[in-house]
Amino acid sequence: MSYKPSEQESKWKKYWSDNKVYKVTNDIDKPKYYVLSMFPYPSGAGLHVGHPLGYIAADIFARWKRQSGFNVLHPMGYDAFGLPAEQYAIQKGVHPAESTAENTAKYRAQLDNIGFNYDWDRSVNTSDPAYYKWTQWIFLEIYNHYYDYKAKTSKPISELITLFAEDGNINATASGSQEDIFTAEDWSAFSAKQKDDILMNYRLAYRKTGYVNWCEALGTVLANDEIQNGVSERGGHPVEKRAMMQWSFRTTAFAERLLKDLEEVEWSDALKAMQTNWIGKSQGAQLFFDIVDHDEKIEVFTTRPDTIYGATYMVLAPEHDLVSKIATKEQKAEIEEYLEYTNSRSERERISEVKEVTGAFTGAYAMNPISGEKIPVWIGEYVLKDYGTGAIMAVPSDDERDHNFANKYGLTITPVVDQSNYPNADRGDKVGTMINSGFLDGMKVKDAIKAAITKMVEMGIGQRKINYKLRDANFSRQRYWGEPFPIKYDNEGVSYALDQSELPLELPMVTDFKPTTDGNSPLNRATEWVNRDGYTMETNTMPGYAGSSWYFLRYMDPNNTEAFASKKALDYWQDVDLYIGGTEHAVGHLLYSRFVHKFLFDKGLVPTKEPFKKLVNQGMIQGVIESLYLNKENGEFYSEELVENEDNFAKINTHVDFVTNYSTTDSHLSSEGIKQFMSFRPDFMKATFRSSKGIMKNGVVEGCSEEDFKFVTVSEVGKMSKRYHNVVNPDDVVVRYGADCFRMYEMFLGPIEQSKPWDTKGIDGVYKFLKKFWGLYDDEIQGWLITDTEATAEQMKITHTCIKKVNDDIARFSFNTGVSAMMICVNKLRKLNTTSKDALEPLVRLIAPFAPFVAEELWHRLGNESSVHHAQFPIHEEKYLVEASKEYPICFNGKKKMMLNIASDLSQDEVIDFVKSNEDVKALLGETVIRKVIVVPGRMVNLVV
RNA sequence: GCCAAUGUGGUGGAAUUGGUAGACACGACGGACUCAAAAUCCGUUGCUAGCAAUAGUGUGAGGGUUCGAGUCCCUCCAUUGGUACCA
Repeated sequence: MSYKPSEQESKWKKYWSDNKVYKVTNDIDKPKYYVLSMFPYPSGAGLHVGHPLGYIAADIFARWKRQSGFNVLHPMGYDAFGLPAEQYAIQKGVHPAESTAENTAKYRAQLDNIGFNYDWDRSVNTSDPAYYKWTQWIFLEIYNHYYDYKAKTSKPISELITLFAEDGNINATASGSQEDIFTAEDWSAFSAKQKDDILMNYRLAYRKTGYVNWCEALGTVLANDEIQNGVSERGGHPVEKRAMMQWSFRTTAFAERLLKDLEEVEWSDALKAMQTNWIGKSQGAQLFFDIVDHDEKIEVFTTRPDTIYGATYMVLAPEHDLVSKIATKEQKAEIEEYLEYTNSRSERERISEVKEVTGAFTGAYAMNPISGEKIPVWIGEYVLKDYGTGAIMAVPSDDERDHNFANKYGLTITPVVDQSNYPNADRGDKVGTMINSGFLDGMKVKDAIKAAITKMVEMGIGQRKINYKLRDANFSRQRYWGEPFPIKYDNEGVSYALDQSELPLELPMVTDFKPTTDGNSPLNRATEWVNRDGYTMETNTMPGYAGSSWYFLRYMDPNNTEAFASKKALDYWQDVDLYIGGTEHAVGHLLYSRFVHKFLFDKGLVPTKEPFKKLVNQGMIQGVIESLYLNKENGEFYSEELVENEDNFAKINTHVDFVTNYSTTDSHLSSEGIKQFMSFRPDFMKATFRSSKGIMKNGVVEGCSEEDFKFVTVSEVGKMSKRYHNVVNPDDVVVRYGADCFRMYEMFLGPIEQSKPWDTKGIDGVYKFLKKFWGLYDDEIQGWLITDTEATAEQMKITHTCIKKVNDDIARFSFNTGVSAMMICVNKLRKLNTTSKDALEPLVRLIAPFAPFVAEELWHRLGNESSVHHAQFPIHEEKYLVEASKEYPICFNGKKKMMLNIASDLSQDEVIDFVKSNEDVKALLGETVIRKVIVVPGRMVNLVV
């Protein structure tokens, strides 16, 4: 019979499910292997063709490991809390719980369609109270601990309280932001609120003032991502910074361990570099500057204490606490105006602006503690509140941005490093000789850094310090659809943890998901839930990464009601051996997971320091984003060919379904497409669409016929996402070609790490391959072909070459070349009319991880009773691969000139003699003399002439 | 701006450790089968010149190291991801 994927696939899907073929037990006899794909956020758009790329790779790897004798854990679940569900609720009035349930069901069906070997009995959902009970439990554990930087471990906060009662905080070795020293007497005299505030300065999960992007018009907090050019992406409303009490994780306490333990994991150098740079360790000095006529000091961190004599002014972050205190009467108006400006700027805008720096003078002066000079104190947006101390000593001679700033505002620039011996050095490079710098004059920069710190310590104005770019992770969201904090407050505002017996603290039902008018979280609307027993509940919710920071542990023991996972399960499964997911999570998710995991390790709750041993980043399958140019001045749409200066235009995204010749250079909207666009974006119902062909207004075309009208759209490669309306559903591909073909095609597209735009151009080739593969075993006319005849040496060599290559390729995650090796093998065996079972049977087991359905069908037809997915994966036998001779390229100076057949058993010298004495080589050489011969065994021969 | 990745035929890509550039596939072209089409099968296909053998050239651009560079180093350009409340 012929290859019929649709019939065979539904049959085996049922068989696998009925027979629990993919059931995983905590089986201690076999070696374990844990393969994990980053779980998806179930968005309303459904799973798109980009998601399965990494899932298929993980699935193939997991199947290969199981067939190779491992007990493989390969689970899947849903990261189900998040912003999109909430926005959908605001727009459409559907409760997030409802839309999330719908979406997860849809995802499940789509995943099942692709034939993954998940044990669904182990699935998790972060928005399920049975799951988030443990997210809340972990939060409380973190809340109830502090970090002892001397012992380098997390310890119960109760121990710190005991210490305070006995000894105050003078000898505490706890990481934190507590600045004032207090005694045991002070401690016992403090009110409950004061004690709570002090403990917050030490807890690993704590509250502090943070800034959010508040959009008054939309009545909500916005992510940086939702802001474009300083206004909200939706509607273009103004956005301002607003201070609010925010929960944070004290990730900075773990900075050194997060950095150092990267050495232990098998991640790509690129990914480690990203994490390393994110943590951003730098060594330097902490310095204090006196302010003229004020008691306060300005604390700065600098990596260049050697340049202290060049510090001719200071810059504070606009949000710095001292700004309002030190600004003079004369400068107040200017400062306020400037603050208004920075308040409207996103952090990203503030950092990326390098050429055009801005600032304002506070009117106050500080004293340079070394040179003794009086220097002006400015504020400037390029200094960030959360980085370092939120203040810098500006050295315009040796820092690019300081230099631009000083030039713009006419501030003094004193050169302190002579770089004339280093013509290629940039401003700020740590090379050169100190000048104009008192006791540092004549020193090399590196020596001057050390000497300056020594001096500063002596003078008592500063000390050596290590600074991290890493900030404590903001853990609060003024949103509805997230885990509630298991925290309550009394009337004094003192925080209390809920008792474990009160967990899970379930999210209350509300119908309005917007924050209340004062900007407080939507949970404030659930007044009964908020006020209980004289206490007020915390109404912020946890961020998206709360649930995803530990889900990999829950899969080990997903239904445990006594613990997040049993010790037995944790001891068996240990950690994730292979983690596959996108680079977009390179810092966020991976860093938070590592933080939580390390905390649990400190508590002895997990057996390993790091959660993910090996990590592979799959590339993104991108979509093409199609948009229309909108003239900002007259509000009319312009076809691409009419646009000369892009700056005058905004890009309005359109659904790709309306676009003719989508994703080509000729992508455009026809008059019909424009009509679809107008009903898709009713706010543009009355808009005018100009193109070189004609004008379309109110749905009527002028200047040409309706058929001729053509409005060219802008095509850009980018994320495949609902927000860009360019999602391609894998189901459509599976219906047409089958899951096996879809799986192999996604693998065949290219290297797993590489991003590429989705297109189906080559899928026919993979489909043809599967038909040919099937045709080796079963022919439409001749029927079943497999015989017991002995395979020829040539046939066995082909099969075993392929087995070797596929094993190698899976092991190094090169799935595309694995598929191509199988194609080569099938083409060759077909040419030889191979029917021998010896040569063909191993190939069924070989293809099983890639094409599980067709493999299962053929496996059973070959007379096997159990599933091919538990059959031994083939291993090549060396005896079939030996070759007597090989074609060698003969190169002159590295350029290939001819081929020579050389016996494999010749020594290097024999090869040289053989080549030199060859008549064709002599003829090619003519008069030229061979100076040297290089033989690369198995590769090539190079004659240097 | 900063951090990271990527750039090879008309297209997706291969070349695993510095050793035959373009495997495998798509597309295109030519042919077989057919009344015809689809499907299938066979052949050609980096570019330039040539009837051809062949020669030259060729891995984003420019330089360098090497017997030999897609691969290593330097500078630059373009694209993509991240940039702390999208997940």
